[in-house]
Amino acid sequence: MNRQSLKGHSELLILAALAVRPMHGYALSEYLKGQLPEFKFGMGMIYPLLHKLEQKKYIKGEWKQVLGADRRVYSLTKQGKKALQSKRREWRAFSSLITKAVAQSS
Amino acid sequence: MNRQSLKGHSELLILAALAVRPMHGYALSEYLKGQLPEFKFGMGMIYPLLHKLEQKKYIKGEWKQVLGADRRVYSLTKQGKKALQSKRREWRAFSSLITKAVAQSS
DNA sequence: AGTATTATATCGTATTACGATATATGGTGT
DNA sequence: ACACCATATATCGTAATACGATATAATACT
Repeated sequence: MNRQSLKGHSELLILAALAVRPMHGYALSEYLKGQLPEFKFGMGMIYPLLHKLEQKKYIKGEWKQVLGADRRVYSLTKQGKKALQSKRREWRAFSSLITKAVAQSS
Repeated sequence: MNRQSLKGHSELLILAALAVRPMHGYALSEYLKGQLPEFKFGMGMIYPLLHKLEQKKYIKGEWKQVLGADRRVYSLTKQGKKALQSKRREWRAFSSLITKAVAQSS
């Protein structure tokens, strides 16, 4: 899949994933790779996005003991849940627009 | 609509528009604004993209007299038609993946 | 002990959308 | 004739973003 096609939608994917369950960065990457094997979701994308989402207060990270090791586990805030709903709506509007625009006339 | 959400899909939109009918840059911009008022499609995006698509041989530009003025009219090449079909397929695959990934479980 | 996997983090680069700007021409109004 | 505006082509710079590369360290496996 195109390197660029994900652009602008990765925040939505991360919020949707964290809505399923709180996760730390590495687990999130594995989860997304499992859900969408067509994309990369390397650490170079995940961590900066998590930090950005935390700055925006959409998620909050907490150091927790997971299997005997310190892991930074991220979960949605109230604002994050709202943002997710709004981004979901935006996605649906966007995708239906593009689908209509590229629909084959013949 | 988000500034970035279009990323990676503008080539598809331009190819789809030129499949409807050959157009010059300005007319293409007006056409796309009419189809998708939510986005900008300023000249700073259209012309570089047209040049890029011409370099890729997906479209070809020809100087033509349109209403008494020289206009650079672009039309799809054979390769461009193939590329459009492939990009259409990619879009459908991409959008169904994302839609599935962000589907509300509750 | 040594290697692989897990895990967090940052940097640099390429791509892309898009605003700003330059420039020129045709049409319309006065 | 002149001003003004819409049309038209083009380029530049900037910001946002995905992502590869790299650094570092702890845990698990052999």
